[in-house]
Amino acid sequence: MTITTSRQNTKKDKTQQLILDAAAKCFSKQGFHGTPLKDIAETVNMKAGSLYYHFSSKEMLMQEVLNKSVQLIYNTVKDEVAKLEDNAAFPELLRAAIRGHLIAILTYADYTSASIRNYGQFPEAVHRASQSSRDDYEQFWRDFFDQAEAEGAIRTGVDKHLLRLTIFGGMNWASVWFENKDTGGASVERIADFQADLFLNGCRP
Amino acid sequence: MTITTSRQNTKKDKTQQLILDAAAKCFSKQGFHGTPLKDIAETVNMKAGSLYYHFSSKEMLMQEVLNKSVQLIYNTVKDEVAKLEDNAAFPELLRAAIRGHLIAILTYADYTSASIRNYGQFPEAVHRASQSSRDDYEQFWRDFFDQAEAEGAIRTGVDKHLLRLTIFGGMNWASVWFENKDTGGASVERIADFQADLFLNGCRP
DNA sequence: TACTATTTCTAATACAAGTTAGAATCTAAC
DNA sequence: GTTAGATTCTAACTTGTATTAGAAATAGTA
Repeated sequence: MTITTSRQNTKKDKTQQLILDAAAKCFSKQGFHGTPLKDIAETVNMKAGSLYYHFSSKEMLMQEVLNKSVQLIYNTVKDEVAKLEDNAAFPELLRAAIRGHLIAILTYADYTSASIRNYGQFPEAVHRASQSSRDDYEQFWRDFFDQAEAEGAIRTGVDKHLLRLTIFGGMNWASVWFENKDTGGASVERIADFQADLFLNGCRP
Repeated sequence: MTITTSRQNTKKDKTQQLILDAAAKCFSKQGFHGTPLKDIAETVNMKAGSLYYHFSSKEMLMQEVLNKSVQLIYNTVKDEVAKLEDNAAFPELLRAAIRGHLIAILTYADYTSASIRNYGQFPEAVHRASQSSRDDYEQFWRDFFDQAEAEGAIRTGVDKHLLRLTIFGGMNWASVWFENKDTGGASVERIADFQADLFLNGCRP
């Protein structure tokens, strides 16, 4: 998977990545407004002022964290779906998409929960700068359910819009309660399988 | 439904409620750290300093918003469940519980999304002060699924823990995307019915 | 070693925010 | 209308924070 925000391997880029990682970690735990630049700087053994050599503002830092988060999720989902056979049926596709989304959310938890948990509070400029990437990802899921419906893979009368939003909720909420306890990724797979099964078949006997 | 935080009707209590409402609204939109007391004060046509006549600190204000939020949700859920016949079966009970949770979340959106969306960023003291109420509510759902399992109303092999967390995610996420457009509550019912149906039966034909 | 460019730090600026004490205003009862 | 109590405001204090300019240090190069 390619992360579009890291193109080179120069010393400078490496430091920028470290700062971005630190920002993601702080933002995810304390929120955007609750994180002083001092905290981010200390995480990378720097002084707050030094960050400005690499980033033009705190807002820009948040913007890049958010962008990277969307990229990570979308790319992971596409990767998981691409692993399937071309003629894979809807249940398999949904399982793969959910797996991808959850893997991304829980593996890159600093980035994704920094974005998910604080999204509502970002400055408007940050929202706008990530709008198109998020629209792309949303469209992916819209298309996905449109096609499933066309194939008759979804029960008639099921509201595709609510279906997408509810599935997103189930997945995204995992970023709130999941704590990575070095389970080696196994439990992420289990959560993904569970959720796919639940959304496909429900919990009734 | 009784809101335990408003016991009297004195002028002072009325003002305190107005302030609390304003705080909930601001916190839900801008987050705890992103909300200056000035904003809350302006919403009730006051100056920031005057708030201290009614509340001892910004943190306390957040604490009361959070407590009221938990109370509102739990009470609404209990009310909806209580409306059912005594011998109601699991699907009906789940539908009622989901309806209650969603009605609360979307009706008292200022309070609930102030709590849900910012929960991770609260000061530790605020967390502690609401722990027991939240534990109570969580226990309600645990008991609920325990009994459903005992009755054989849940497919064997379904992880009750993940089930509860996933359902919570689907519901709570609604506080992120739902915008009350004065639909008179009808759409809330529709969302509740949809989600109950999805979690019970899945989306497959 | 000396020179240059890169990177980080120091220190100051400017502003905003939580909090407080006391003055001012308002309300209601006599 | 006067007075006492309740409520809000004013004006300060303290602290913290984003940001910047220039000094210091570091690293790489000839």
